Amino acid sequence: MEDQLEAEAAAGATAQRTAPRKRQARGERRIAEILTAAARVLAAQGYERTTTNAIAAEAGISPGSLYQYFRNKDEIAAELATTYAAGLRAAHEAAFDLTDVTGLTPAETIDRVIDPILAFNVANPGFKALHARPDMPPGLAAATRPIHEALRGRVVGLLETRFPERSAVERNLAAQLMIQVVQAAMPSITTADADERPVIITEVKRMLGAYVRELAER
Amino acid sequence: MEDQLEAEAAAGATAQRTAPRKRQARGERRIAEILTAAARVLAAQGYERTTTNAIAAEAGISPGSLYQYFRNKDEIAAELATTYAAGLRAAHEAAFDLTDVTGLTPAETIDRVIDPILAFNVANPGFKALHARPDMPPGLAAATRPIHEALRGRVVGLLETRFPERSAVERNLAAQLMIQVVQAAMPSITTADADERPVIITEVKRMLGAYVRELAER
Amino acid sequence: MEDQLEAEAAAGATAQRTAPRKRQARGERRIAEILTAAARVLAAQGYERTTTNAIAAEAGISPGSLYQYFRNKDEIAAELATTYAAGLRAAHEAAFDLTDVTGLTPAETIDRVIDPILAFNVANPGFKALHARPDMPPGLAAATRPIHEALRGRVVGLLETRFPERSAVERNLAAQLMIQVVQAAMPSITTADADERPVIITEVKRMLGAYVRELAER
Amino acid sequence: MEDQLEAEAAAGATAQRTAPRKRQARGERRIAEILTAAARVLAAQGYERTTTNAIAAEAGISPGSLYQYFRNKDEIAAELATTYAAGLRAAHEAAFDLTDVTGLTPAETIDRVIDPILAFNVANPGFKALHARPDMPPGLAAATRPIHEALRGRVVGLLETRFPERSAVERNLAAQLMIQVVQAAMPSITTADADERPVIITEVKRMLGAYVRELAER
DNA sequence: CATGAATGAGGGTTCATTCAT
DNA sequence: GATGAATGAACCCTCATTCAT
Repeated sequence: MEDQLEAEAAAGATAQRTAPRKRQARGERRIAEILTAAARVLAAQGYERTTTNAIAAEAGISPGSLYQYFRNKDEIAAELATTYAAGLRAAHEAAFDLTDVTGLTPAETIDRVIDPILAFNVANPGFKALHARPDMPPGLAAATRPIHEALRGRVVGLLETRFPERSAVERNLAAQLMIQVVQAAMPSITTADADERPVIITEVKRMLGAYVRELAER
Repeated sequence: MEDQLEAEAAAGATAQRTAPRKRQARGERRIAEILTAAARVLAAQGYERTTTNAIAAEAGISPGSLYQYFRNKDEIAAELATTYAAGLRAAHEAAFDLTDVTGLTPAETIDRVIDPILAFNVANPGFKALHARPDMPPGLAAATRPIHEALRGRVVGLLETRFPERSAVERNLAAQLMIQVVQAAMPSITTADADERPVIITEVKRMLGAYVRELAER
Repeated sequence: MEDQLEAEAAAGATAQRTAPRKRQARGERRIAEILTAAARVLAAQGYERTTTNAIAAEAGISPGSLYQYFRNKDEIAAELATTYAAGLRAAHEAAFDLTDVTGLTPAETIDRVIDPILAFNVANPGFKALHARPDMPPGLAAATRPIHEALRGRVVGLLETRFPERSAVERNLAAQLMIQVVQAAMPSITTADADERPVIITEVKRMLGAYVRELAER
Repeated sequence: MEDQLEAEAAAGATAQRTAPRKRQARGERRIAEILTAAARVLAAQGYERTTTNAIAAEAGISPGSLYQYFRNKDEIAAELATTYAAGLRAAHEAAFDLTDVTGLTPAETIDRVIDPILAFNVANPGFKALHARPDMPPGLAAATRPIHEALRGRVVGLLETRFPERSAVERNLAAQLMIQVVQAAMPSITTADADERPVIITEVKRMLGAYVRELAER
């Protein structure tokens, strides 16, 4: 699981730099290590109670070393959020093609949308600490925007192809609400025992399915 | 608005002590003042960024006096949560009688459930800071349980009368999910402009309505 | 010596607040204690190497207590500088009346100007750390301006009455230079043994005397 | 250890090693690069705020490499001070011959002494950061002594030829004071606009001239 | 020798909590 | 009870110095 995230993080980071030389290779790995460590601490403690010292300890480095790679605590959160946003978008795009969902039933479509999100959340427990409530410290709010935008963009896109007859306002509202539902149910899902989990997931999907049907018949 | 909460707080607390002497009366008033002050600060800053000094200042007392009435910060939150739970339950019970909702359409029932919750959230902006995500400090998580239980109890009760054919597990799950939906949409609602708000509320109700219909037809 | 400064500091501070109640009395004393402690540390270490922890330790209080009275390190320096400026100005004004130096010889005038400055520097060893070079940390530069202005104002005023025929530019320049001379010689003076000190002082006064004579004959 | 350090520093600067192999030649160049880099940073930031990392960056080398050539930050300052002392002495000796100033007027003599010092300060902006106040870190105080000695030696020598009738104590005192005056005025001079500068310089020279005259007539 | 990542002590500052008055 | 100054651990961050590569 961690390797998975590490791989994602590394992928997300190197994707932006064209020619990583060997010199930078270790640096990139360190950055990835720090980010995964930060993710673990964030998952366990939440943002405010996450300490840079704790991140460093979790990463197995000294406090000072953090600052070789990040200017401050917020920047760690910001970069992690960016990484998450990229990873989630990638997972989503791998799961289905926005432009071709014509053959799918509504239930299937929902599966395609939800399942990668759920998988991503389970695989990246730090994600939810950054996809968060509006009482965030000011600096962090901006940092986590990429995540929101990545999600909203996908869902709005889907609604556009499925419900061209609805207004943009309606679609935006529906997208926002659906995302909030999934987000709200997420802690229950990730916390639940493995055998309880599918039950909850099914229930969330039922709610979304019913809502989408309502949207179609409106 | 604040008087309202203060009244509630006092009511909830004094209800248990039969013969409060003057000494205690003043103490109760102080407790209520502290709690309303805490609510204001919590609403503005969120739990982690709420300072005991700030609460004391907002209450117009000295930091030391806080600790005459509360053992620590978490206990303030816990007692406020209890107060909120009582207030919300009272508001709910005033709005409708669980044992007699036979004449209501599903949509009407949802209104009866949701509207007091919304009103309560708008009137008590500190509420949401305590009705919160699971990355809370450990002590607080337990403290806020009364709120969850108060809500869950009402909704489960309602579902029992409406859907006696569903299993207890199903009803619990449905109640939890419905509450989470409302909770998730709450920030959007309380933050929204006055003219945007009804639109969002309608949308949330549509989702719940659709879900309940699905539950009935299942 | 320290008591002296403490008295001055207290005097300088209370002078601005109209009705210090008893409650504030201890606070004022603490402020004075902190300022004298800061002065001692500054005298020994200079500004940059002066630690807030060291100031607190020197004042016999905990680090956190500093911040009950001062927002940050710079503010301590600023308030100390203001106190010094007031104290020096007071000492100066006590020593001679600007508007009536007519009867004095040039040498006597110089004595009247210099002696209080020297006494003040000897009595307040922290003074020189704040009356300082232009490579100061940015925040401090503004904080120490009161000291410069207090001195410059006095000397310029004196030159105006003595040398009305000189231009304002010339007087400003002369004042600045004379102050710099005294400032430059100050470490030698305060560091010197008690028996060496008068020799150095005499020499400084000779230089200033010669310069003033030159200014008159120019 | 410090004596040792001092000796090494002196040795390192002067060309005492007869057959420098290429290895050493490159080392000497590196040392020079580091010292000029240090000078630039010192000029801009002052000693305390000068970072070894900043010096290394300015020199275009890695932080670790600094420590190949210097044991610590203070040693860099010490060696730079030695270099400056040598440079200033050389400039001074080039400007006039101590043993033959017989034909010069007092004013001309002062020009000969001052002008190279001013020129040196303008040309070497890092100089003043090391020719500095006595609140220096302990290690640095010793390190910068060469500069003081170089200057003092020259001026004392000059006073010896000009004022053989004055006692050694008087000459030493006068030399110290005159140097301090120039040092004190230096920031004003180097900071001033190009058109203001001569005015200040003239004023300083006037003061020194008046003082020297006083010394002669004493 | 060079590199630059790593170190960790220490700096300024905050804040929940205590305690003398 | 009330006050508010005092406490001190802990936070975020810097930087002189070291060390593996």
